[in-house]
Order: sequence, then structure tokens, then C-alpha cells
Amino acid sequence: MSDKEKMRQYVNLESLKRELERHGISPTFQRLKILEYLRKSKSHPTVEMIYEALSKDIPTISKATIYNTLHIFARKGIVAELSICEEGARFDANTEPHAHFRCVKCGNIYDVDFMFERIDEIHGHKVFEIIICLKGICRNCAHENRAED
Amino acid sequence: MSDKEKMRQYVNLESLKRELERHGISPTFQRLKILEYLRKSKSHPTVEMIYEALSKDIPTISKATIYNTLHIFARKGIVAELSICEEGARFDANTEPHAHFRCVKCGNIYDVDFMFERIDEIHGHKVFEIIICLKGICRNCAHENRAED
DNA sequence: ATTACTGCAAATACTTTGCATACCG
DNA sequence: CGGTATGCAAAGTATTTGCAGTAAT
Repeated sequence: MSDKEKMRQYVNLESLKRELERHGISPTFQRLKILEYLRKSKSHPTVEMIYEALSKDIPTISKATIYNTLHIFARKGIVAELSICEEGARFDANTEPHAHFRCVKCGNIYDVDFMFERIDEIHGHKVFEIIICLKGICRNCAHENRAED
Repeated sequence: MSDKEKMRQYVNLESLKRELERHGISPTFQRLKILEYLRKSKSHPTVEMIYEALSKDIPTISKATIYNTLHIFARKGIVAELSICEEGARFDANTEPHAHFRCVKCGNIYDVDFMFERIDEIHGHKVFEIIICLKGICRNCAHENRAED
């Protein structure tokens, strides 16, 4: 079955298709199903979860395709990655509640003064910890007006 | 050279030693140096960074020990891990700024309404994105009054 | 002696990359 | 055809675990 044939089964994917095109991403069947799953899912899925779910519909789908697709989506701003650092875990000796700023260029992490509400409970969930990380370009990297990347 | 002998070279580690003991962690040389490095470092180091730095003083130190030590520290509340999820990257189709709550028991991630300041700049750093993740025990897990770990 | 900690190596998990094949225009 | 996307397998990286040796009590 060709991708075009598969598409006919999922007419409700039309708006997602247009959305991908609007972002300059060619709307293949796999990409549409991945986006559909992300939109339907309330649990902010991992690659593993997406893979397990989509394998039922698309038994040949590979994790590599899911990783590739998600990175394309993230680069084009269709999805957000819920992580502070791309590489490795980071540790902080300061256990007091405070916020961090991570420079996406040099990778450094700075402590910053960012005001936020201290709460113990939200929507009935008990809150023990609040992690806040701002991302952007740090002062130092902004001053280096080099055309790179 | 025994650990006790090594210790004598670092009398300034006395207060860190007492701190570890206060948290119920036996204050070995390696643990003290790891804690010392974390306290001195302003860059919220990765395991790799800690390993590189400490290898100079302690050529035999292994990454396994650093991982073990950091997890002990985190469990005892001496350090905080700067990450939202322990396992795998998570993706979110909602790119609007909003906050998440992660249950440390069941691992689910929920969207929550958590108010915070929208800012473009902090301490001279340009801010593009604000990641907020609350951690705790979710409503569902709190209701299951089971004695487990 | 007993108990706990370390460091190596192996195992596992996570993610990226290279390449041959398949699809689409 | 020609360019792009897919899926497999291999490689690369990050992290955990098992275990034997070492140190401390």
C-alpha cells in the first residue's frame, strides 16, 4: 500500500497536513501520524511511547524515523522538547529553589533571579520541587557578533 | 596513600565532612572532593566535567563512583539534579509557554496552570524560552495509600 | 572479621548516523 | 530520473550494575 493510499484512510489528517506544509515540512504519512499522536496525547510522550503506539498502525516504522521527525518538528517549532540540557545530567549544589539560564550557544548554565510563586499543591498534586530553566543566548555569546551556525 | 592520609592534606574539607555526616553519608575522600567541586563550581557540572576535574587530584577515580555519589547526594538532598525526566526526552505538541507537573512516583507528566513572569531578558541574557516543571506526587498516586517505594 | 566503598568492566539504555531501498513529483 | 524520506543496522554516548579488591571500624 502506497503512502497516498494509506492517507485516504485518514481524512481527518487534512488539517495536520496543511499545518506541516505551512511549516515547510513535507507531510508524509509517518510524520502526520507522529504529529497526530503528539496532539492527541496528554502525557508528553517519550520516543518509546510514540513508537509503541504507532507500531500498531505502522508495523514497519522505526525509532530512527521518530527521532528524526521529532527533531525536524522541534527545529520548525511545531513541538517543544521538555528538557533542560540536551547532553547529560547536570547537578547543582544549591538545593534552594532558584532558576537557571541555559545558553543554547555555549551550553553554559547560570543561576538567575527569576521570581515565581512558591506553592505546595496544584490541581490536587503535591508539589515538592519547582524546576525553572530559561533558555536563550547568554550575554557573552550575544556580544560575539560572529556569523556562525 | 590511605584515604585517611589523603584527608590530612585537605583540612579545609572539615566542614564538608561534617555536612555529609549530618546527612548520614559517610565522608570518604572521593565524596568530599565531589561535593567540594560542586560547591566551588558555578557551572552546574555534568558527570564528565566532574570526572575531568577530579582526575587530576585522584587519577584512579571512576565515573561509576561519581554517578553513585551524585545519586546518593541527590537522594539525601545535598544536591539537585537539573532535569525534568530521568529517562528519555519528552516531547510536547503544545509550544505555548506553559508549565508541567511530573509525578515522581508514576512518571506521568501533566500540564498545569502555573503563573510566571514572561520576560525577554535577564541579567543581560536574551531569553527565548521558559521551561517550568513542578515535581511531586500526583493526585492519583497520592490517593493510592500503598506502602511502596 | 565485618561492613561499606571504590573502580573496573560488562551490560543496558538512549540517540545518532550511514546507507540501501522505496516513494513522490 | 532526481531528490527526499524511510528503516535497518551499526556506531556512539550516557548510565547502571556486578563483582573483586581495598579501606575503615
